[in-house]
Order: sequence, then C-alpha cells, then structure tokens
Amino acid sequence: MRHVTQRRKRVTQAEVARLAGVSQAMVSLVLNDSDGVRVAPETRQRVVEALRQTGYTVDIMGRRLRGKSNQIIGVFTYEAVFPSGSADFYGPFLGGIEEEAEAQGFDLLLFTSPGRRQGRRKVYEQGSNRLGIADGCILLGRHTDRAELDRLVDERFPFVFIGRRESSAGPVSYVGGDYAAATAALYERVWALDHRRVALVGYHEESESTADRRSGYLRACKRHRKTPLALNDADPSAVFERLRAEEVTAALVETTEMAAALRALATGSGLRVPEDLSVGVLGDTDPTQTSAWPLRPASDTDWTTFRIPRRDMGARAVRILVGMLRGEMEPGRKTQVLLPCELVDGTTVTEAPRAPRR
Amino acid sequence: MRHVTQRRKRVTQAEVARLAGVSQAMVSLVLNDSDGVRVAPETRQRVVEALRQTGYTVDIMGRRLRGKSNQIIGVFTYEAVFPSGSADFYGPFLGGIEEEAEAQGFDLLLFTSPGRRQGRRKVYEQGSNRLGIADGCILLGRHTDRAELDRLVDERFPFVFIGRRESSAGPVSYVGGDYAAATAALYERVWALDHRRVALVGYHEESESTADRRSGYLRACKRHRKTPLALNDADPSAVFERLRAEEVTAALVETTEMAAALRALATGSGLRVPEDLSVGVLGDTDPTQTSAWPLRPASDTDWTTFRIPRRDMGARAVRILVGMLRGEMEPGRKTQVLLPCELVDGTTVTEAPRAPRR
DNA sequence: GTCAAGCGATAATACGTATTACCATGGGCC
DNA sequence: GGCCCATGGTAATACGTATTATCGCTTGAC
Repeated sequence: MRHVTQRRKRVTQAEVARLAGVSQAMVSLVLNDSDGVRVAPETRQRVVEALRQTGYTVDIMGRRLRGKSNQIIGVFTYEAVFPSGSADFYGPFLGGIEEEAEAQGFDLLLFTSPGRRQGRRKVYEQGSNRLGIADGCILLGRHTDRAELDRLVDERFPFVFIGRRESSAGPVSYVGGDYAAATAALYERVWALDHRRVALVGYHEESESTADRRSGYLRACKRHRKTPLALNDADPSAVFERLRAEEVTAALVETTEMAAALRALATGSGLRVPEDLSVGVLGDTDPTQTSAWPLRPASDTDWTTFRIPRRDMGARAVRILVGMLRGEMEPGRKTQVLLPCELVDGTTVTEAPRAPRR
Repeated sequence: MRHVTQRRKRVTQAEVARLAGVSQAMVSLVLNDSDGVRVAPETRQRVVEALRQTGYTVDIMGRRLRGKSNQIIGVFTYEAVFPSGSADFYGPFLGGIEEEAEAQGFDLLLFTSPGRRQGRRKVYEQGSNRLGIADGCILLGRHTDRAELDRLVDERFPFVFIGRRESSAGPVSYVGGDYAAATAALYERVWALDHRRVALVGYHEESESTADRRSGYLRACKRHRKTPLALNDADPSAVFERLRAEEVTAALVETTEMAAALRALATGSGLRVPEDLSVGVLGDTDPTQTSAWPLRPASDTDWTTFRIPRRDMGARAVRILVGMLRGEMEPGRKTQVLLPCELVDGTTVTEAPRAPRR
C-alpha cells in the first residue's frame, strides 16, 4: 500500500511534543540537554520514545536562524572547477580544502551559478552577493576581477585568497606560494652550473605571481651583480631572438607552455635543450608530480621546475578562514602566508656550455 | 584610518529598511518584485540605494524557513571527493554535475562535514539531516547505507542517486549505467571470438551494480545455452584455480584491480594474457579514457572494457533533480534512467586458444 | 459632497528552533 | 501556618524572510 504521497512534510519538534504530551520547548531541552536544566527521567523517556517513533531530524534552518552559524565555507573559482578537457588546475587545491573543511566540520558551497543568469535581472542576486550565503569564502582563480576584490575587502566579508593578492581597498588574507624565493633558488641552481647569462621570461599579463617571480629573479641578479634580462612572452619568436642575441645560456620561464614553445624554437634553430640552452620552469603548471589527480603529461618532458604545494595551500587557507570565523583574530588583522616551493630537478637544466665567447 | 572593525554582522532587511526609511516588508517586495504588487519608483529607488550601500545579501536560512527554494543543489558522497592518493572516482561525475548546475543556475553544496563529529553526542545531528539546507540532493558513492537510503525515501526529500539503487521504502530516482546490457555485449564480443567457456568474476559484496553485471552475464549465458560460472573475488587464488579447473578461456571481471590480480596469478602459472586467457573488465574503473582528470594509469594495461559515461550521468542527474524541484513531475513518480556504456576494445581479449580439449 | 476604487505602504504572521523568564507544586524549616 | 526553595515544566520570544491582510490617502465618478 503506497502512502498517499504528497508534499514533503518534515517532522517538527511541535509534532513530537504533541505526541509525547509535552511542550515544544521540552523537546528542544531533551535534544540539547543543556547543562543546568533538569528534566524528569520519566518525561525524558517519553520524549525520547516520541522522537524515535517519528524519526525526527533537526531542521538546521530553524537552528541557524536562532543564531548559530551555518558551518558553510564558500568556494569561489573564476573558472570551472571540473573542466572537461583542459588541465586540472583546481583539483589539488580543492583536495586540501575539502580535507581541512571536513576536519573542521564545515560543508563546502561551490559557487557555480553567478555571472550567467540572463533572464530576469535581479538587482542583488548576482556576483559576489551570493557569497554571503556562506559564513566565509575561499577564492581562487588565475584571473581576478580587481573591482570585485576591492568590493569584497570593502564589505568586510571574511575571505581568504589562494595566491597572493593585493587590493587598494585594504589588506587581504591569502595563502600563496613563495615564488620569489623559489625563483631565486632556481637562479642559484643554474648559477652553480656555471650559467652566467640567465634570462627571465614572464607572463605578459601583469599579476602578483608574475611580479613575485620577477622580484625573485631581480634579487638574484643583484646578488650576483648581473644585469637583469626580463622579457615577456607576448611574442615568442622575438623572445627567442633576444635570447640568442644576448647569448643567454639559461632561461627561467614562467609556464610549461612557454617553455615548450621556446624549446621548439630552439630546436628549429639547431640549438639543443638543455645542452645549448637550459630551461627552468617557474612552477609546476603540470601538476603531475604533486597532484592527487595527475595529468597525463601533455608533453612527457621532465622539466626542471619547482613544486607548488597546492594541496597544502588549500588546507591552510581553510584553517585561516576558520580562525577568522571563530573570531580568533583581531578583526582588522589579515593573515598572509607564503609557503615554500620545493625545487624539482628535471632534465632541462644542465651545465652551461663551455662558452666560445669571451 | 582603520574602521573600528567589529564582529561581522549580517545585514538584514530590517536594517536596510531603517536606512531607507521604509518597512522590512517593502525591502522584501523590492527584492522579489512579485508580480501584481506595485512599488512607487521613487521608493524603489531609495531601497535599491540602501541595498547597495549596505551590501545586503539574502540569508538563505531565513528564506528557506519561509518555504522558498534557494537555488542550491546538495552533493553527498560517501567518500572524499578529492582523494589524496587513490583513484579519482568522483571527478567525472562532478564535472557533469557542475556543468549542468551552472547551466541551470544552481550552486553546489558539498557535504563534507557529517558523520565525524565526535565531541558532544547530539542525538540527531549527523547523517542526512544536513541535506535539508539544499533544495534537493545528488547522492553518489560506492558504498551505500541502506538504512539511510530508506529513511531518505521516507522523508520525501527530493534526491537523485547516481548508480541504480533500490529501497524497500519505495521507488528511488537514479541515473545509472546499463551494466547488464554492457556485460552482455562484452560476452557477445568474446563469444564472437570463439570463446565458449566464459566466467564471471564479481565483487564479493552484493550491490545493485554487481547484480546488474551478473544479470547481464546470466542473460547472455542463457541465450547461448551455456551453464553460467559466476564467482566472487573473495579469494583470488581460489578463483583462479576454479577458472583453470573449468577450462575457462575468457573471464569477465568486475574491476581493474581484480583483473590485474588475476593476470598476475595467470602469469605466475605460465599462462599468458590474452593468448591463453582473455580478460574483460566490466567498466572502466580506470577513467583515463573518459575522465577530465586522467589517472596516471596504475598499470598501463589497455584493458578491454566498457566505458561508463560518468560525466553524462552527473549532468543527467542534475537535470532530473531540477525537474523534480520545479514540480514538473507527479510527486510520487520517480525517474529511473540507465545510460548505455560503450565497448572499448583493448589488448586483453583476443581469439580463444585453439583448444587441445574435446 | 459622498462613495468607490486605486494606489502605496505597513502591520501581522508563519516558518522551526533555542533559550529565558516565569509559573505551579510540594516539601522542609522555623 | 507562613515562608523559602528546589523541582519540573511551560509560555513567550527572537532569529530573517515572504506574503497576506489591512490601512490611509488620493482621485475620479456620480
């Protein structure tokens, strides 16, 4: 015999109370057995029995409304989290976020809806406003909307960025990789291999992470009293020509794609990598080594690079956010963390060629 | 000059109303501009301005308490979504879920918190109760808690399972792979290669998916008037001995792990795969071919198997759930879908050995 | 001038829970 | 007997939102 299925009905404390012949408040008291409030054993028994019979489950809405937090951490990404074809950028970050959120007893709200709703234009329903659903939010993405970031800071919504971010509106909490130090370390590595003309090839769009790599490079140049040669990747063949003209023997390149393109150009000109030109990649955009979800390597090259601790970064961001939510920080203070990146020796950097020049 | 930042206080409609010099109801009306209710343009303007100034965001708890949906789809998984070391099981499913959720304008709530809270043992705080935050829920996981499933059905909470599920409490909406048909098809494939003694090696724990594979196998056996030989993987070496004793030339095995184990045993006994023993895997547990996040193949074997359309399954589940939420179905009806799985020819199945027997 | 109607806004209420203030009963003590 | 206190329970309220009933004002029609 099928129930006369109708509108989904939830069992409330009031119904349980009616069944047990007590007041709603009594049910709540039994459920939360607050210290200091006594309930007669016999009554408690009746309530517990009624709870069992009805299969009551607490409605968190009501509870949260009563002033408790809802234990939800928002995750906002500027691109799709689970891409269909492209590289897996977010996986490791989210792995760390999930792990730590679970440990801290939070649920994760993935914001997938905003920015797309056409139809009825609801004034305050799109964009970052929806973030407010969560107690706090983790943001990540290669691309950042400056205006939005400023606004977030301004609204004092608790959030932590993954990747260093600066806002004119005030300090921002973030967990980043220490690209400057890692870039400098990579410079030292090639220096130790007798390279004396080391160039930087950065991403053509300016961002914090690009700036960090450059600052690490500049620092290393200064230390060794070398004139920096910092190029950007807007025009690959121009970059390559410049490298040749300047007799560069080692290039530190921001992404794997650039590195591969550069190598192709080199090979086309009869130069071998790494024998004639060493190439270091400034961060493992190909997360094969470190990721929980390894990529099938687009190229199977074993680049010399440094490892970005993505999983740790995600976990750390959650810890910081939870700290903020628990009020364990002075509200104005922001936590800014740069995690070290471990050097990975690959096959694309070797000793400098014995120079015919000078 | 630093603001005297204090405890972040959620902005409520009441505060907005006070600022705009109207009533809370007016703010709600402006936000939801319900048809049929008029608001003076000048007043609306004032409210909109106040909303902007305060950065108001709706409180989903309050709204849902009032009985409205909040455009959130819950995702409940029985294991961690982003595993650290193991295989990537959920990725493709979630890819489809995210894609479709975005298309439909829903956010995704990943339930990561439940089931772990030790501390104060709150009687009814764990398990499915938290699901109620979302409008509806997608559930997935290799392991299923029967009692919980029954209870969910009982509560009439709108949900869709990924993978066929049956409950004694009533019909369940699901999107599964048609393992029965795919298994039968794989049987036909080896039959066409002259195999006449084909065994099934299933998972030792009984579940819907294991049962489906068996039923497809049994159907195929019946069709060819062969006596079935269905084993389970509890004791690998016993399975292998049985295969030898029964002079099996082709084994259809439920998981890649079992298949690999079986092959190891075979090799150890001087049998070659596939020359002496063909092995088909009933579903690509290794999602390399289909996943957005390819695994580094644990073994680089190119198994003969069938492809589970994980991404499609995720997307389809969301569509069904959204349909339920929009009330496009009679409440009692459940949607049950089995998607076809495409055969993948690998290197582990070949023609039957020319039998020395009979 | 009166009445109806239309417009624009508000007061009131419901949703489910947690908590505080309060009340009734009865026993012990002086 | 009057008072206090402990015990065990309930009534009332707040939380934030959406919606319905209501109310006051203006205006048009007669």
